[in-house]
Amino acid sequence: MAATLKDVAKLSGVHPSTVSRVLRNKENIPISKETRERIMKAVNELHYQPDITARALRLKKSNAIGLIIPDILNSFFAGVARSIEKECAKAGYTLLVSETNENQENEIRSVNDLYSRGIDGLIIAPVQNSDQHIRDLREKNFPFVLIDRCFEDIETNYVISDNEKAAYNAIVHLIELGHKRIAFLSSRREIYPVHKRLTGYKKAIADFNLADSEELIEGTGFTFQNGFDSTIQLLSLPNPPTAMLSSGNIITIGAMQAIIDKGLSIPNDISLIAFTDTIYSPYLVCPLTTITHSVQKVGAKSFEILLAQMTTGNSLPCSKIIIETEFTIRNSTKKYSNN
Amino acid sequence: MAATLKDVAKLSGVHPSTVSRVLRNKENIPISKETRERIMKAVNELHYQPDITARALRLKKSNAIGLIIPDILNSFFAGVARSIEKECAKAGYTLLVSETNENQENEIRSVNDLYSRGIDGLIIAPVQNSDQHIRDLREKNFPFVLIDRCFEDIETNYVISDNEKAAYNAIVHLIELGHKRIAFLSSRREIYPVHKRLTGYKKAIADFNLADSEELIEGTGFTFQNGFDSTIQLLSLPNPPTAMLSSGNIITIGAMQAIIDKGLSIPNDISLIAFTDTIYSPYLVCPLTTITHSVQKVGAKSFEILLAQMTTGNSLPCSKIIIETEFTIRNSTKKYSNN
DNA sequence: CTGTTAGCGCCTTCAC
DNA sequence: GTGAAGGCGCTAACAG
Repeated sequence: MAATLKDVAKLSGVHPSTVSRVLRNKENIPISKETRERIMKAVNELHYQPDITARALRLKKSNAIGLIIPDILNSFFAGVARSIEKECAKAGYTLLVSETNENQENEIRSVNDLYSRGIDGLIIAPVQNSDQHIRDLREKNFPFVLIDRCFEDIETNYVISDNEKAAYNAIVHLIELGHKRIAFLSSRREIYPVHKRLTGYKKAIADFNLADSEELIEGTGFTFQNGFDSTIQLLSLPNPPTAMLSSGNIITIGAMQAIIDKGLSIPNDISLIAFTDTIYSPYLVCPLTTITHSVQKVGAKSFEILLAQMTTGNSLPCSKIIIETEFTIRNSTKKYSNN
Repeated sequence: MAATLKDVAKLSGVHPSTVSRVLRNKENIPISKETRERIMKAVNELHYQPDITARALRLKKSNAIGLIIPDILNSFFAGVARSIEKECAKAGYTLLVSETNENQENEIRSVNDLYSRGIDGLIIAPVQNSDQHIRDLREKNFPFVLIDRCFEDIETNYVISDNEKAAYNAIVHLIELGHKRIAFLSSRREIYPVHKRLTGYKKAIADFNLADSEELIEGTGFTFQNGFDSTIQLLSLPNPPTAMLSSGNIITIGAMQAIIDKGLSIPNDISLIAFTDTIYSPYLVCPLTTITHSVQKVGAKSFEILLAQMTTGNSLPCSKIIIETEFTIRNSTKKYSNN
């Protein structure tokens, strides 16, 4: 049975509220040195730790925020989590991380649960299969920030990156290398960034007057198997692509396995550009040309916005931040040669 | 301002306790159909969500557990987190994840904070620079389970794997391939599993009468840079190793960079075995021979033990589980040839 | 400088 | 079948 304020008060022969005052350490409230010492002694003796939730109930402020990510195994989200954790520690907040495994039910459960636990704010990378729970948050005027993914028709704070431009530039790079059959390995297209990447892809294809064939766009999921299956599909085309842009971390690995299984090699048979860079990217069978954006920036910026909203009662106009992407050219892209 | 029980009660013209009864949905407590419906209507109208922390304060049970991991970017810990999250969802618990970035201060803060937030139990992969906070948990008779790492002189529940045996077998594998100069790329040796791996390494070296040179044991940290620096050191030896066992995920990547920088190749110049397998292991410059253990098993087992302790008031004797490791041979290990 | 009082939102026991 | 009372642990406002 953990010690409470009352226990400390009894042991030091003082009223609970006095103990509370000492522990809260208010500058302007004067307390005799002697009682303070007596109380601190009792605190140590009993190993007293305040019940933060009881305090939060009273103060209507928990000093905790939630982070909901779809995929903890994706190093982008893991990196963002670490980055936000750091910011939280600096600002005296506790970060409670929850992962949804790209499952909408899980996300709704997590949002409601964290909300009901009295957190002060929320950072979410949403699954985007539904949005009512996000609208509810908005209606309750609860402070939250979306990261990586946002909803075009809901007014929220968000921190994303310019996926359309990044995809466009990647495709232009491939076109400049002489490629004409360029595939887009997609994941779930309802996800805002994937949707945008596809838009950028199509725009580049159109701008450079390449044949616009739907058969070069494949994929609907996030898993290794999704990436594998879609790539097999693409490579089995009568007129297969000579280059491709992969829209995800894990599906890229699936794509690599498919390329190996087909007896092909990167970049000799097919050039590959991938969203997103990981620590492994330079050390893969073929070091990958990648597009990425700074997890530090996403983490720091999203927390900064959330903190501002929390401290102003969510009264600030919505912040919409777009983080620049970086393009890292390695060995997985090379000039098209019709050998 | 979120709606409370009182608001719902007022709107439905009934006493708060009645609302509570309806919401708790006790079978044995009879409530007229009519009031129940009136109350449910009010609940929906007000978008009422119970305050879980207030309930927890009253019930002394929060239905949440904490998970503290040192490195969210390490796919082993991330995988364990996902696995535990799944178990929690099944059992009606909320999982609150916290990462410490291998920092002892952060861990102590997280333990205390989560504890003070009234969680029912804790799963920890400890940093192991200090242990007083772990002893405190034990003294408070608070339910917790250690994973991946444990303390030899503290009696706790834990789920680990047989690192000594795994390392021993890996070294034997290398010896059987004809290697005689085998290095151990270490990370922090105070960590229980690293310590055990080193023991297994030394035992194999001794059992097979190889020269036992301390210069072949390098490394004290977890980072890419640590792995890189130590490997450079090893490869710069007058009589460099022809094989090595790496004790960590990220340091292995650092080692690969060092090997590349030295103009050497795996496995022609040096054979490499790594703890732990990741989704990238088969697709690296040289597909890695790895040792791993199931994240599902660690997650499921640790939660199972914790649940048992939580539901019995932490009265069960400590469970000490050792998960079997798996050895996956790929291309990074080959016969020693003195060319 | 310190004690008293009240109440955050919830649930359980005891009335009726 | 439902209302009233009390209290989980804490803190702020008000006394004195």
